[in-house]
Amino acid sequence: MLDMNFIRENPDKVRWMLEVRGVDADLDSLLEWDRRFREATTKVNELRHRRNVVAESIPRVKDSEEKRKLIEESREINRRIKELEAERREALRRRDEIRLLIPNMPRPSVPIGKDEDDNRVVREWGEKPTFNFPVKSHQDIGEDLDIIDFTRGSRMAGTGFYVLKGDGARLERALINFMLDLHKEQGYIEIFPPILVKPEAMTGTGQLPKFKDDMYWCERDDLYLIPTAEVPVTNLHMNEILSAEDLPIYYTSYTPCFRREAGRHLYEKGVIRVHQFNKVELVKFSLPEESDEELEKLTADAEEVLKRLKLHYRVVQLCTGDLGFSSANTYDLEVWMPSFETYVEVSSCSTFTDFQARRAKIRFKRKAHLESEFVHTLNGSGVAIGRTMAAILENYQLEDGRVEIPKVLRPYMGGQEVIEKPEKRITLFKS
RNA sequence: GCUGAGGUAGCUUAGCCAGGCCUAAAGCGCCGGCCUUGAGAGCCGGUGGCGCCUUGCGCGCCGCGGGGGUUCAAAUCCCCCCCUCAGCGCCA
Repeated sequence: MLDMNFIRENPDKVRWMLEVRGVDADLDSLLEWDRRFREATTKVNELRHRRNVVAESIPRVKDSEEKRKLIEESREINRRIKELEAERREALRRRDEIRLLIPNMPRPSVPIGKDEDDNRVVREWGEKPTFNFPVKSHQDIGEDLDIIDFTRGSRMAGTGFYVLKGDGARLERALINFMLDLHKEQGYIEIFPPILVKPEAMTGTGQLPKFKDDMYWCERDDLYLIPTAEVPVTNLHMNEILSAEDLPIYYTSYTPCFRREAGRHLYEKGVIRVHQFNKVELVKFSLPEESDEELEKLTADAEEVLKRLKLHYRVVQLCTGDLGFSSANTYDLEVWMPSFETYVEVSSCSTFTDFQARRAKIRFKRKAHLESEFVHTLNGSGVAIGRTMAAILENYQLEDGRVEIPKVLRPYMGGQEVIEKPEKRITLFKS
């Protein structure tokens, strides 16, 4: 959420932002409701003042006739306040209804552009692997090695769910542990948060109200399954005032993530777009003046995962038209997928400046006597597990169908070096 | 899930039963000033949000977990919800 004073004083900047993001929001109505809200606020304040003066004088008045008159006046004022107050609240409600749908202001470095074609490739690391045999997709590899079971996953939970088995499940677990250990080295504190959270938390990080349909909701308890650890970890400090000397704070968190992907086409088969996936997340709380630099460092920390796994990737800075709702600047990490012959996003590292902090009321003080200010929040995947596993299966595949295990993961898999076809497969009964 | 006790400013606490000089007191922390060679102590003042304009060392409103209600008047009385703690129940 943008600062109301900023919107009021810089309507042209906000209008420009909506333009370059390609977002349609009714800024004129917002400003009009704001004007009406402030007008009504002033009137209500004047009436309340009069009422307070009258109410205060009543116990001092001895004459009962005069007292009766004052009480009557007070009652009349209350009637008028009630009317005006209704107007005031309606104007505020309408104003903030629109304001909650206004996206964040991009940082100056963000390229102007319409869609993903205008994103800027910032850097590349490593080289595309070459194969002297026909490459297989991670779906086929997963099924051939009997480590990913799409059929049984969707049978019990529907499309968009899959089951990991044997070395597949172990590899997933190895990736989680490898990433968490790496991020601990990099100075992040590990968090294991609630996976279900209240609507306030979802509003704090910006998922609500705009993306309600993209999330799983438990109606009975009014709780939402988290779409990313960003939600519970950022809200760790909601409604708090932190000390400047504690900033920046670095957190890392492994959680499952749940996304309905409403109205979106799910890939026929595969782990790229699914309803449930695992992710290790990085979250930072920083001083406003340090957040741009912290984003660069956070991105580098996420990149380190891919470097150690020796996976070819590139870093892309999103243009204004492709930037997420709450983000002020985003770098996507995209890993090379041989079977797709393209890059797939495994991480999205963003700074939200004070946008989330204002919603979630995460503040800090530099000195006890100074005003509290909003912190800057940042986060990025470090990185998405399922997609990374897919990238490993494809990039590390061998001609004989086996898959080599990246060296850094071997200690997490009891020293195992390759994933082989299982000796035994659980098959259906055949007569 | 039940019962009880709680939630007050950056923090710690009083006020609540008996509604009204409550302008929410006090302490701590922090900032400024006085004093001092300097520091400390001491003393004085400041230290939440919003709105308004004559932008003044201004005026007003709001603010006591959140939301309603009663009343001329609510931190205080009533109702609903959230959270914390203790005990009981249930349970991986």
